[in-house]
Amino acid sequence: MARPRATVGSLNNEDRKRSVVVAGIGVGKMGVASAGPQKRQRSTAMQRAMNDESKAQRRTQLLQAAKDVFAEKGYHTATMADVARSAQVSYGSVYWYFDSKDELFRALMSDCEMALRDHVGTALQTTPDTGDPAAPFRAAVQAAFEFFEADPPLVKLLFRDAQTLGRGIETHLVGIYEGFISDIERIVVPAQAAGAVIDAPPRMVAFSIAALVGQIALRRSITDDGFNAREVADFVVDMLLSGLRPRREPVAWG
Amino acid sequence: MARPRATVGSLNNEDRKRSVVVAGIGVGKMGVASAGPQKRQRSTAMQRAMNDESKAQRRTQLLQAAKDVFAEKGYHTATMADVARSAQVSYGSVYWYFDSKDELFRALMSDCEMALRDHVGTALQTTPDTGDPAAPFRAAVQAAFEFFEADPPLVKLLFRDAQTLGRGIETHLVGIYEGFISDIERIVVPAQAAGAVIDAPPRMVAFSIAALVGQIALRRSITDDGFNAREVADFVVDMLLSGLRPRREPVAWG
DNA sequence: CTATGCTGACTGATGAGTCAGTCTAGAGCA
DNA sequence: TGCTCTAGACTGACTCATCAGTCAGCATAG
Repeated sequence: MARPRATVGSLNNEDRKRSVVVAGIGVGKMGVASAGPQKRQRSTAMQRAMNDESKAQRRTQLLQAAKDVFAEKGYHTATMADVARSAQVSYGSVYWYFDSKDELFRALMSDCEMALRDHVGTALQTTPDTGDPAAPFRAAVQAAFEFFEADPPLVKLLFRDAQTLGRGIETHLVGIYEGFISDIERIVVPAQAAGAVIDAPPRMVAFSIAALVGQIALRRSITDDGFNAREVADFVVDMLLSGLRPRREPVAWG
Repeated sequence: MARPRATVGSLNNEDRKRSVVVAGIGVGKMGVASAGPQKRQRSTAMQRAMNDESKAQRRTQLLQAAKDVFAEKGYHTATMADVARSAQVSYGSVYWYFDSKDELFRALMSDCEMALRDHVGTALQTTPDTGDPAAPFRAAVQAAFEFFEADPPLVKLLFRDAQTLGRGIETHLVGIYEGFISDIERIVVPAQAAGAVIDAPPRMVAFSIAALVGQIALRRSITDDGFNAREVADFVVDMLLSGLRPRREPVAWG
């Protein structure tokens, strides 16, 4: 960050015509043409990020604002001005930290994805190893739903907007899923080896789980189903493991 | 259709300034200012739709083009000019049949949704009533995947773009899903009553099924998993009914 | 003839990205 | 401690490209 702004494809400064704009709302002698350029008015001086730490902090502040804005409006409808406003930073400042809207969005997605994978990974590692091969699976799904419940904008970004930025074509397949799916696949494969999971193609199984968890989380980020994260996770895990056919010990609902 | 164009908020015709534009690429005496308005040049005369039948046909032609364009580029990136070009129709003609980009998209979504529900509904009705309560379910999922396989752009529209047009906020919840979900719910409820399906909230069960089918179809519309629609449908149905736990009679994979 | 399907150049609005200019944190110095 | 100086963080008015939507005019089926 804090790179010198590249002057790519810019016009000669001499070529730029400067038109007169008078500050203020609806006032000013608009009739007076070609007056000298007016004094710039700075509104409120923003505390400047000078060291690496505060720069990282400002970057985070921008990412947080971007998350809210993108989640609310969607990538295309949200504007950089919205992000700047939400972050309480000037328009130009956003471009000090991110080269483009596209880069900002990618950085945001990347952050969100890492945060999710970190959270689930940690939950997985802190789960005690009972003999049950389903235990890590249940722990992972629970961790995911808890994480999603705490951060609805993140869910919208990850499962609604991820696919909108199609890098032209679907090179990256179905958006940000892939890393997440790979994580799940790493749980599925040993479970299959242990005979605890049917012998279907592991990536298809993993994708199905990711899709189900993602879509349900997305729905929950929009509507209130009246259940908490743990209950939903239990439903999903039970359904995935045992299917919709009735069992001996029914799960309680309602 | 074929409504007289509403003159909403238009300028007085007298007010419009007409600048000189000379047809052709890069030629023309640009120096000659304020020449009279040039003759309009029509490129190729398009067969005109005069009766209701051919008008409906033209409308369908536009919807088909719109489907391809929206599926390829996504709602926001696709332009009305793209649609016109793809339909081999002039820019203005699109607005003869649809009032706005938004209306075009909605009409398209509505068409796609109806087509899907029709297809699945028909499959459901033509399925012989064996005693198996799972049979209609299997038939419906199979029909859906077959339908999706035959029309990848439709899948992208339905499961990728449906959510992007947020009517401002999520009034219509998770896009076009809802009708589809209700159809599924109508299969789930009697199955629950018959004791064939666990006693979870029927809408949550229905949503889970819809999400799974939709997301897998979306993935299949982008990547080739090497399976055909029937195989995928079997996998989904088996997983949904019996879960991922190994069974007596394993399904064949690979 | 003429109603109306059709055409495409034009307009206005919007928004990403630029950049000349402003200002301050903190280094260097006395 | 107080002062100057400057790199570089920050600002927002501006430019330019893009695109949805308009409309005056063209042309043909009936």
